[in-house]
Amino acid sequence: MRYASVVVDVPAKGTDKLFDYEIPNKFAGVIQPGMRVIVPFGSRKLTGFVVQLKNETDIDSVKPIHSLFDPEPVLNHELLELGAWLSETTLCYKITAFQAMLPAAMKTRYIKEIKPSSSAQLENLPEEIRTAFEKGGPLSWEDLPSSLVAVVQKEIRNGNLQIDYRVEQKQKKRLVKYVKPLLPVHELEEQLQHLPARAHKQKEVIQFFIDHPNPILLTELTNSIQGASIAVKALIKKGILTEEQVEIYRDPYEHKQFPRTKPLPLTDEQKRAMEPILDKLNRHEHEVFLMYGVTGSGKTEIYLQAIEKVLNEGKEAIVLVPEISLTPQMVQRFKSRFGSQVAVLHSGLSSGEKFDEWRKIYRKEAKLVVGARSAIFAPFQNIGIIIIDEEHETSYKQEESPRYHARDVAIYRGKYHQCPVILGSATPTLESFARAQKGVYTLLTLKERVNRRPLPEVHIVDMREELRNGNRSMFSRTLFEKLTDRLKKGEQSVLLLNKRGYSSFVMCRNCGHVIGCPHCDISLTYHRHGEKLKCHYCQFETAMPSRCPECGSEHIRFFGTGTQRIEEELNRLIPEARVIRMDVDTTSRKGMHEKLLNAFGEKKADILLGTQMIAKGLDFPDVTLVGVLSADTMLHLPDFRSGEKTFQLLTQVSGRAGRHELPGEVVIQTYTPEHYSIQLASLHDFETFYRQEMKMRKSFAYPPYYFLILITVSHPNAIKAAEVTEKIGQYLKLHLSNEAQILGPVSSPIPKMKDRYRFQCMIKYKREKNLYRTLKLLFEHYEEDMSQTDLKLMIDLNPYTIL
DNA sequence: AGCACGCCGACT
DNA sequence: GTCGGCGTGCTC
Repeated sequence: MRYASVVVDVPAKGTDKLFDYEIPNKFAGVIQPGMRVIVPFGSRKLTGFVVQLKNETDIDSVKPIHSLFDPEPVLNHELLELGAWLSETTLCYKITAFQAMLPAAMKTRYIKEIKPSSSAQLENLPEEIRTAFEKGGPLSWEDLPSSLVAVVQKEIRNGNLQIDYRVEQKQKKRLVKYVKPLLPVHELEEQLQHLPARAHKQKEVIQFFIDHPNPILLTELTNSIQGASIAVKALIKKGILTEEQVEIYRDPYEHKQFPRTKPLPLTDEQKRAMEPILDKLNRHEHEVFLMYGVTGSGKTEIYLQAIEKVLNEGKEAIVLVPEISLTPQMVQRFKSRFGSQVAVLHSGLSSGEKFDEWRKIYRKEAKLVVGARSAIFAPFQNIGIIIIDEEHETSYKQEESPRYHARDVAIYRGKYHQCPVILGSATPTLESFARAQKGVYTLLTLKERVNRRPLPEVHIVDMREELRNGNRSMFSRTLFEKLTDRLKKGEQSVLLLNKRGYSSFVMCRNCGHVIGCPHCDISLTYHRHGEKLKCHYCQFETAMPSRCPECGSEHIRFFGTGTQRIEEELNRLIPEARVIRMDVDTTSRKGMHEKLLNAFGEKKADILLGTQMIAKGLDFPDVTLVGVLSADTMLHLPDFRSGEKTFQLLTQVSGRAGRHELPGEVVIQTYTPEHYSIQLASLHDFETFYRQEMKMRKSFAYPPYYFLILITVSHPNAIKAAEVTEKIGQYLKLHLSNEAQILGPVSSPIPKMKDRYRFQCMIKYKREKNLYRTLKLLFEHYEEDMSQTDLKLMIDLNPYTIL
């Protein structure tokens, strides 16, 4: 093959295509699709992904590939195709899709350096530049003092200096030096005699190797013999020792012990769920399973046993978990069962550690990856099963380009490898549950907890009642009593303040009425500027009322309280209680999260107070009370999924209480106790919630009945941004079917970002034959504007948060 | 993206 | 007549 088509490392509209390069003879047969190469591009050098080889090209002036960047392909055939599919279905650049599949450490760095050209006469160069070169090697363009820029440019023109473009990978492999003797012990003893008398250090080193003739880490040697490195160098020169560079992995779990566990006996219910999975595994067929099982029903054990079967057949497995740095227990369970076959990928690792875990997978040293969203791109060749745990978690959707959902990628890969995909959750997304109801996915249900412990009793407290009774505090009397009771018994409590988002809704403290949009079934957002209430979905806005439109009370105001204020109030009310507060402020430093949780686990505190982050994966035997301070904050966010998210959160947090011997209790404080999300969560009744919520989704044309697309337009000029958004809406009305609804334009929930004004419009559609084409044409239509006037268009297909 | 090319005003 | 400012368009 004479030519290679390359996707070049420039994420831009004009370069989002294939560039053909000639394959020089020296690389013939070496260059393969999926490899990264360094290619000349204009006057620079860039990396690019080879996507295909061919013998013909339409380009008259093809340049040759400069060099290889990887010795072997980093993307296999499947991942190359997956990248193309990703860029098509999420409307991102090809290069962006490819890069998303590799660890960030493998991104390339471009270094621009100045060096004297080969023909240059150094003595002709100006003094200041010459001295700069004498100090050492080429000068980096970035560090060049501004005083020298003009001179350097002049000398480049004169041909005395030239610019060198270098390409490097951000993260290097970690190498360590091993030293070992080249000679057998008796010859070493002989050498000892021949050394000069004053070479004490060298003698000492040789003696060391006589005693321990095995290879040793250079650093370990210098630990036992101070200053040995110079002596070692001399001995290597003499041919007595030799050194060897060995590549090592940075192992984040190096010092942790994982006692081995064996498969547990399955309950009848677990066996029944396991059967169809095993059947598909045996037939090597693809199928998506939705495993809907209450908290504690033993989903993980089913995952483990299915994986065991897959690994025994010599195949690989991917397990996605929401964010495992938060749940070390999860890693523990997999490592304990499968040992060193497990690679772990999550955001708590450094980029170097992620790189090393990736390479373990790439080299087939790991057969199972447990990781967050991006682990779905693990470079396996022979996948036997893919599992997505806590399927409903929003973190599976990437919010930057490529805006993919890990579930979609999992199903793509599952089809490719003809293997089962398991989605597991106690509170599945409506999308997945609806698909299971329709038979698109196979539903597996686990209704019983493994240890037969009952689900905790949930009390709903009406905070309006509290106010009427003169209690203006954040703590209801019920919660206060139960907290002091636990304190007396020496048991622990968890308090959750679910405060998400910055936008505040307006609520009447007297009757609990929340002011909503008459067109969207979404609460209105308070805007301090102009004292207005606005809908983030449609154009509706209204003035901030001074009295509640329902009951006429003056106790109407916007909501939003911080954990800090609650901690203060807690200290005032129960001064003897020891409180650990967990929020963004107290956990921003690395390791703090685990440290605080460990402290709580060691019973160094009575109450754990925190935001969302404490809802997941906590498992402490002495926690017998969970309090949700205000269930409403999330319920009234201007997001059609707020009911679903509230139900999920309440169900999840309820699962934190009474997991072991002691029975648990949950107190949910709310101003809207009658809301079905809260009522049904307290009854642990997902299925009724599902039916109720589906009715709402149907009548307001939301997913899963309709698909959504969110288009965000940004421009430094607010009027321009609004105008373009308006035009885009009209364009779409023209080109999409009558079935599609186009809402907006409205100001984006973050109306101004980085000095750019943002407007958005939303499309609701059922089926659109030419959807991708229409959206691509839309991009092209505004191309001129985009480059000329600094306009930016963002399209999110199936957005998760509209906030 | 980033770089060359090209056209304009300001200065030696 | 040259230097350097930024708008425009291309990169196999």
